[in-house]
Amino acid sequence: MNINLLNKSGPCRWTLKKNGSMNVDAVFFGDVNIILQLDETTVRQVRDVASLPGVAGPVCVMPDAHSGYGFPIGGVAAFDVDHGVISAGGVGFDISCGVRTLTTGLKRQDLFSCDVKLADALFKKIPAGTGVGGAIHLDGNLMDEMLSGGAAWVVGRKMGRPEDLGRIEGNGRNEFAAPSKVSAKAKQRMINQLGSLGSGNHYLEVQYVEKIFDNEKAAGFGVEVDDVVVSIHCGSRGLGHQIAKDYLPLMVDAAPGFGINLPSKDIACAPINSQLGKDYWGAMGAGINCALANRQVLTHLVRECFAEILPQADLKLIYDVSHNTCQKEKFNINGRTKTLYIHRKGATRALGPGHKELPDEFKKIGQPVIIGGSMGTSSYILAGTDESADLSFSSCCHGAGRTMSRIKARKCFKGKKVQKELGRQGIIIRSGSINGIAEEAPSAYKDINGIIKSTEQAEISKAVARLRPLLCIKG
DNA sequence: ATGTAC
Repeated sequence: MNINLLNKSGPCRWTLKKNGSMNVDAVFFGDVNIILQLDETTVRQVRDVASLPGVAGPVCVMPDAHSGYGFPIGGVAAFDVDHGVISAGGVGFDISCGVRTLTTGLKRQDLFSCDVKLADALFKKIPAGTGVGGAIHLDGNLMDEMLSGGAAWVVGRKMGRPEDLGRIEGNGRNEFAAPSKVSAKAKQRMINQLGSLGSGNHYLEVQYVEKIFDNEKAAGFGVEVDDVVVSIHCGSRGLGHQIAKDYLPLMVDAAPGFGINLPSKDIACAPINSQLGKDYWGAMGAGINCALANRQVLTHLVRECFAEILPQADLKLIYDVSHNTCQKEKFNINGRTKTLYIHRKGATRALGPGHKELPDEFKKIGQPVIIGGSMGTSSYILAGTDESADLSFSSCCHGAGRTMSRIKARKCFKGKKVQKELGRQGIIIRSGSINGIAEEAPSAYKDINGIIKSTEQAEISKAVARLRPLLCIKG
């Protein structure tokens, strides 16, 4: 974008003053290169979001931002509880897509003699790929129980440990979920998908801790150099997708009746206090629970797999955090505490130290913020900062962000070659889709290290540990 | 992201 339109408001922080139809400013986070590379569609989408009714405080744009459906991916927008809107496009199609990371109690050397065996066992055990069903069949009341109970329901069915729940955003359950607001079609699509990875950039990785940036916080999160960890990145599968598909046109059609002049039809939103807004809020909550339950079932499968191959392993959850949600949170605006609906689309909640929602063990150090890299590149564990509450509604980036479309990546790279090259780097890839590997080639993504650097310089999170992949299971 | 088109 044209950097001359922006005022530098701090390190890696740039303000676009409200103009035209915008109701609030927008703040872009990133170094000069990141800002210059932002395309016009993304900037237009940021303006569109800033033009919506009841938008409170600046629209925030993360260093990994790119254009999305209506809202930009990497966008954070807060809406006033009384006058604001909730947007299906502001949450996205993959409701509550997110990442969780577990420690294993193992060191990198423990895998030297059994890495291929572990990769094959995980690939056999973890359902992955488009349309691939999961481990659980949700008939009778089980679907609605899962949609109400999230990861807590899964743990109640003996697929997980009670202590897992304190390490999940919202204690593993969205309390506002309303399964009755989810269509029969959405539920039908999910009936055999719980406990499956899906495709695209979703993955399960066994990684090791390559570098520690903050010893005290790393100790608090339970990680040291050379520790083996497991990360799971996936979402709400067909259910979340269908919820978005169901509600987007309803919101577009209803907008004129609410007196909302949509800047783009893709942005689709409804007043928070309208029946449609409330219905979406309940359906989205059910979608959140579905994603939390999905990651919990997958965790159970991973634990079973390790128990077979490396029985000395003990898989403990560090944290599970989503990056496609809308959540009701309290923030200080102009000296007053306000309840806001925070949309984070491709942005991660990053609560600073002392926040009351954090488990006691994280109160001093801040929330673990798990940032998944692309296949074959680094992932990061960050910690939330105090500053982010005022700067970005306690949010930061979510990943690397693509530099080219999937179609272009398929033309540029050959899956087999990518797999071979990663193999030379000591990374074992297992996937049912050779085209999928080409689409996810590391060169199709931005440099994650640069994004983390900007995130840190902007003070919206602090780096704690860098993870390198050893094995990767992809859809 | 997605029963990669209804």
